[in-house]
Amino acid sequence: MSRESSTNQPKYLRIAAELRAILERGDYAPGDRLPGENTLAADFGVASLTMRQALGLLRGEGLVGSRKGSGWYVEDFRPIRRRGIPRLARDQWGSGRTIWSADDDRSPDVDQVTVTEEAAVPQHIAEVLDLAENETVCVRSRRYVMENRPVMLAASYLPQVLVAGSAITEANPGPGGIYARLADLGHAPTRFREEIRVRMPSGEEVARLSIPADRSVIKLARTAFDSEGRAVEVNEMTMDSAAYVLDYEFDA
Amino acid sequence: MSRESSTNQPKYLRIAAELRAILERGDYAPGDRLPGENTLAADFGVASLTMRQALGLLRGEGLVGSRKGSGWYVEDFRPIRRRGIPRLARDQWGSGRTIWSADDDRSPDVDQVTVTEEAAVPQHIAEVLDLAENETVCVRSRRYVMENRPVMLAASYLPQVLVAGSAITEANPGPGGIYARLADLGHAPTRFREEIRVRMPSGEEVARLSIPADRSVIKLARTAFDSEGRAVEVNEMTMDSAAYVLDYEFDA
DNA sequence: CAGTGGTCTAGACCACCAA
DNA sequence: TGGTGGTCTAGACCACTGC
Repeated sequence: MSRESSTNQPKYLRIAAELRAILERGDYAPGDRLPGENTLAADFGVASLTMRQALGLLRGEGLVGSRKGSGWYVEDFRPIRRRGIPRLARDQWGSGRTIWSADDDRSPDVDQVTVTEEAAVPQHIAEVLDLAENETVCVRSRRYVMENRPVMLAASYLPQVLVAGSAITEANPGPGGIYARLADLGHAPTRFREEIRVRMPSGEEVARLSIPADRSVIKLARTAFDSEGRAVEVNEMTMDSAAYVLDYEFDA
Repeated sequence: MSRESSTNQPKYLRIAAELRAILERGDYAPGDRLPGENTLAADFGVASLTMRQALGLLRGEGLVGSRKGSGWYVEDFRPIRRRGIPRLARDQWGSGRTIWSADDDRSPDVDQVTVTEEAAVPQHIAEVLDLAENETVCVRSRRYVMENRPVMLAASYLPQVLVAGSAITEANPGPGGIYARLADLGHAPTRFREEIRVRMPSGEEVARLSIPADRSVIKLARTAFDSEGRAVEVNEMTMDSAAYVLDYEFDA
């Protein structure tokens, strides 16, 4: 029968909900391999494509992952907590309890580091940095990997005229990072804006982050302003949406 | 030929990228109807299911939408900008330029308002509010609709013992909202924590937000602390991820 | 080499929409 | 009533994994 069950929900949604409940009940341990999709399809009495549709939803959610030629596995990755406003006084608030559990203290590996001067600047970056016609930018690009899993891509854009000759144009910007170097140049960042949105990944992002095409990414654009209100850096980050919890604390 | 094109990308990714480029070039105006999926499939030389897979990616992204029995349309919704830290001094920074364009000044309609006392409190809420065994909470639930499109669900949880007898337990909490009433009760919020993560929607969220099952949602949990560091409210929001740009500004 | 997930096809039936 | 999107099926071929 292709009759939908009582609630009139499509099969793949019903099956996804059922599987989600099974996983959250803990029938499988993190890292465990699930039965193959053909076995599952037979168990649930649906075609394997329908089964895949349900599994795809859970994968988009980060609950399970698939390895081609191998099988489906229960995801065991603990999300990373990213503190957006790190400088505020340490909180004893509410005994530090948070809504979602996530790790704070792991530090990621960084690879795929490139520093280049670019003439072709994305329009939205050029506008925020208030670039003149044909002005070039210094682009610092890198990838963050946590426990062998790529979790974030980041690209910093700085006006080339501002940073030319400084260590910012080198792969290693020295102690304190590029913000310390900007301070040396008289443009210490004093204010930040972070803008967050969620999108589906591009083909390149799918490849570099090793995520499935149906997993969304968080785009976080951080603009740094110096004391005169000039935008001196735009850092555009692209995160695996299942890998992060973003955290902002502030006073009323 | 089912041979993949030069870059070895699957057809549906290549087609999605091609369509995305067409849309961003502006060949179709916002609100325009696209050719039907069978027509598109013939144009691109693929099966209609493959075409649907590509269209589904763009829909997850919020670029297009589909209406059953009618067709595919170019989405014309302008994202909403939500300022997370509204109280900081107005910014003249960078002439107020932002990375992504989004509207600031529309105000949404609110419906589906309920205020109830609940004994069954989700575990993660109970922990943050530091509830005793069997303690109940006041739950204020509502839905935000912008231009006839549901964009956010929100549910506030407050300890019932704290708010019993106050206007907080009524549908209309009076001028200044519940934060003013909390202040009246001697528990004015002085500090906030916002935690953000991205998930696939539940069946209920799909229904209440009228979003496709493959569109992710932003879960934003806002915890309010009073001057003694007590968590007095948790507001759990669920947003259509394509409808919002989140914005945080703060000093270094 | 057998089994697995990933992609793709052709075609079916349904619910919904618009004329 | 004809066209549209939404769901579902059965089956094909491929690339990859692990024995």
